[in-house]
Amino acid sequence: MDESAVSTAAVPSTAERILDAAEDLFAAKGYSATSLGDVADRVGIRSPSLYNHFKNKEALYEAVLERLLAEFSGPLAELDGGPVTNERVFYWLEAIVRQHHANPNLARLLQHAALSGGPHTNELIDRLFRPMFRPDAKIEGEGITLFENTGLQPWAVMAFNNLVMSYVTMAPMYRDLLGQDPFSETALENQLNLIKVLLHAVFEYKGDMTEAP
Amino acid sequence: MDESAVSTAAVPSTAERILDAAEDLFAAKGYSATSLGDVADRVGIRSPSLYNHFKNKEALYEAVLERLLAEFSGPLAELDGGPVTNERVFYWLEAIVRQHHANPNLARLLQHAALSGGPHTNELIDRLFRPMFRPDAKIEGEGITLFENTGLQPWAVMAFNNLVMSYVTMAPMYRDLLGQDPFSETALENQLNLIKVLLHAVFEYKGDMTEAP
DNA sequence: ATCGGAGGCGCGATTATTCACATTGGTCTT
DNA sequence: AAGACCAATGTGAATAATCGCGCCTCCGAT
Repeated sequence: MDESAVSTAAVPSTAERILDAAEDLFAAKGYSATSLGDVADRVGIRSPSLYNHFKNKEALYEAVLERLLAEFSGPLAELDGGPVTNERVFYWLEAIVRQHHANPNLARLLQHAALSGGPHTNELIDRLFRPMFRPDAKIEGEGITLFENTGLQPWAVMAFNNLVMSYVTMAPMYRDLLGQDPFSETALENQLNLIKVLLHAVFEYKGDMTEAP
Repeated sequence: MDESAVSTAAVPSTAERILDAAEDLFAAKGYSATSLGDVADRVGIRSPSLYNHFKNKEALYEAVLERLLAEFSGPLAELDGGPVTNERVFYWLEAIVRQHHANPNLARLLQHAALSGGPHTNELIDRLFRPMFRPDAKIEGEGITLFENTGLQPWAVMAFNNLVMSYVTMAPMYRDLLGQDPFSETALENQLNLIKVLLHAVFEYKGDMTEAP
């Protein structure tokens, strides 16, 4: 009765293969610049056959988004509860970075959505980022009154998020410039080290930032 | 002979108005998703008339790029020569941030190019960023052996650049979340403060970063 | 009168989408 | 076991819209 008695990893269904292809293409070219013909070509079928699995282009896009959101929901929600310490924030960031490293498509898709809109953009943003800005999720360590009393905290969260996501979306630009594959294992370690340094530096920062520029 | 004897800001020529419209649209939707019909509509003419001013779509795109590069070449090249101190780096970053704030289109266009390619992408990247990674442009202050002896320095440059550019490209996402216009004057001050803090923090950071995660 | 610049028209390619149809696999009936 | 049935899934052809782009005409300012 099993699809395969040898391996537990079943052969992907056509719908899944369509999702895989569509995810890559939507992430690379955005919603409107992606043609269903391209998607079908990658799967190895004709474009009308796509309509046996998805109602239309927009429904396919929604399905891609849904799968990506589910994939990233775990690490993103992992900071709920407990004290927000330097260490915990870093491990949280590390998990997110590794997730984006393993699948860069969400960041790319999100960047396209932020730039050009596209269907369900507002809902997408809400579901991903609203939890990060809930008032009860404030960073309240010991040394870091830094952001709180200056109103910078949400912007700091935004900055670190940008740091992580733009590493993915800008990566192609740096492949040549840095002479290294941004998605290699050593590059990942480099990025993690850098984030760690920035985070430690910010957590330990005691300087005055009220002086006028 | 002058276009206007009354005001030094002459009424923009049709070619310039086409460039303005095309810049906005290319920046918002990317190269292939932008139609010449949309451009013509914004200008208020029919799309065939565009060909009286530009050879084809690609030439129009090149012209947009050229104008943007010229607009940003000033601040970007301003760090050449002299010691690279904390203060100088910050004022350099501040100039760039203000430039992107005044015209966000270059960052958006660059992000599209990084994600989807498009004509002349490699040349574009080279002309903008190659100078930032010239070996003679190393950051060699006093306190900051931080990046040099760990090989992180180019990645740090990349990170701060990402910070600046993704503020622009991700801005639409944060408009709702933060309840503030990211391009307002106070938001600009916020971003500058945050960058200042990060930069100071990194410059003053004396921690150990050789420990294994 | 000349000529740059705008519009009208239309070709060929590509797009998303629909439809009629062929083929498959499995299930139910006999 | 054999044949009838059906749902799932593929195909090619066709449609309407939109795209980039070239050709030609005409108008208005110099």
